Amino acid sequence: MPQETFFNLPDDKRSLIISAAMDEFSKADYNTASVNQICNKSNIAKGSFYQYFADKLDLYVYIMTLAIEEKIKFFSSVIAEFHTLSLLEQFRLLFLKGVEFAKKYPQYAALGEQFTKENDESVKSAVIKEGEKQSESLFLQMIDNAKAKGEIDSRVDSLALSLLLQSLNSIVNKYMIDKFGTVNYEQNEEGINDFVDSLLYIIFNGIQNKFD
Amino acid sequence: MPQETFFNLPDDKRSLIISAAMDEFSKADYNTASVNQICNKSNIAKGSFYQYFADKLDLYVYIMTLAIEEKIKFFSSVIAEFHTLSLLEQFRLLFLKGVEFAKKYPQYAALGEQFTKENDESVKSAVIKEGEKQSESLFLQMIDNAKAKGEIDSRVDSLALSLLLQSLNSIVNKYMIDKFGTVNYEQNEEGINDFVDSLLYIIFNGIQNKFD
DNA sequence: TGACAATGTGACCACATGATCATATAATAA
DNA sequence: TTATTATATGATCATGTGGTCACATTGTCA
Repeated sequence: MPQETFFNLPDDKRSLIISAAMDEFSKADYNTASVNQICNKSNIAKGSFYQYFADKLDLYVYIMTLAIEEKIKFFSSVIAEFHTLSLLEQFRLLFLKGVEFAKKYPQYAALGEQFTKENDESVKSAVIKEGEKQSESLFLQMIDNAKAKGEIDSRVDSLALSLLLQSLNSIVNKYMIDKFGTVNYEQNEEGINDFVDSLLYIIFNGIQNKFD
Repeated sequence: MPQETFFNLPDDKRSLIISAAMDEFSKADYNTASVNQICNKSNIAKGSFYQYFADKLDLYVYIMTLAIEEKIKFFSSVIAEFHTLSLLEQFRLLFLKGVEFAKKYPQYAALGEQFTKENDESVKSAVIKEGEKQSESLFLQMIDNAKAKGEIDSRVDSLALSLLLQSLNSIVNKYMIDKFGTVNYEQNEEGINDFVDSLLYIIFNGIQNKFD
């Protein structure tokens, strides 16, 4: 956690530092991201930085915590209305909400995308203080719940499905890169929604021609 | 491409350099991977390194070329017998062959896994001289072919399915990390095969309970 | 043997990194 | 005003980076 000094800072200065850090950490992995660059971008002296943060990792964990908190807050409303929906509607809502989140907070989304690429295990485990892995268990919970209700074919492997669903986010990113050359949730909103539906169609109905 | 000097080297020395480089580039991204470390590991002087390679990128592209060549050679036999197989059998063979490849050449597989994480666009495009993207077009080809034969439900979006299939490789990796804590194709070969079948089951049949 | 080319070598360069610290400045309180 | 505390600063440190280069070593042919 940052020092008290950091939180005593005027709001604009503090948020300038935060956004500079988010910018840096979303463009490069932890090792490549540069404290110097963050200082330059936010116009603070090197010495000041180390008065606010114990070290680089301290800042990184703090930034990631902000992103995770924001994401949880954003998704909490979705989870609340889950019990009224079918499994397809649940998944659909979840992914569309994910797209919406990335559109509203592209910086946070890029941060998460970068985090999935992170190689340094000690850095990863410093961020995961049970914060991140919950998305996996959320899927497993939904799956088992739906299985109990008979919504899912019992022959489906829960773990396989869970991992498949987790990867759908980055698949949507790849789709955008393939289509527009860059990750941009602003343009072609409709196309993205259709693509999400295409993916869910495959997962729910399979690809095999039924001849029925 | 490396200098002629490099290829004049005694075989054991040359392959020592190659394996040292593969080791380094499979453990860290391009930026973090260190020329110094590669020199130390392979017991050559810094000066020698730069007599063999124009620069760091020259070596990296060379190493990746080796990996891609090996992979193509490994998979060529598979493609040859495709026409005798159904789509499910084709996919199944493709992924099991992928698992086999990763087991036989874990270094190459790790190299590829690392490459997918690469941030530096100039480094990526230096490797992709149309060499890499072919896996995507292979899937698209298979899909359209199967659609023409009526094997695939025509409502399935080809691009969505293609991207889904591309991600299955890393999903298998995630499965192993989830199960064994590390990417290791040696142990539990049977379990991995079963998992591949679970994934293919979902993709072919969907998850929805049919009540039929 | 001597001459010439091919290889090997590690000190060295400029630069960037994360982090430190003595000092300067500002803010507050007596 | 003075004393005290909180904050800002950038030169400096040790270390690592990719890359260079003058020189030493080796191999080859006459």
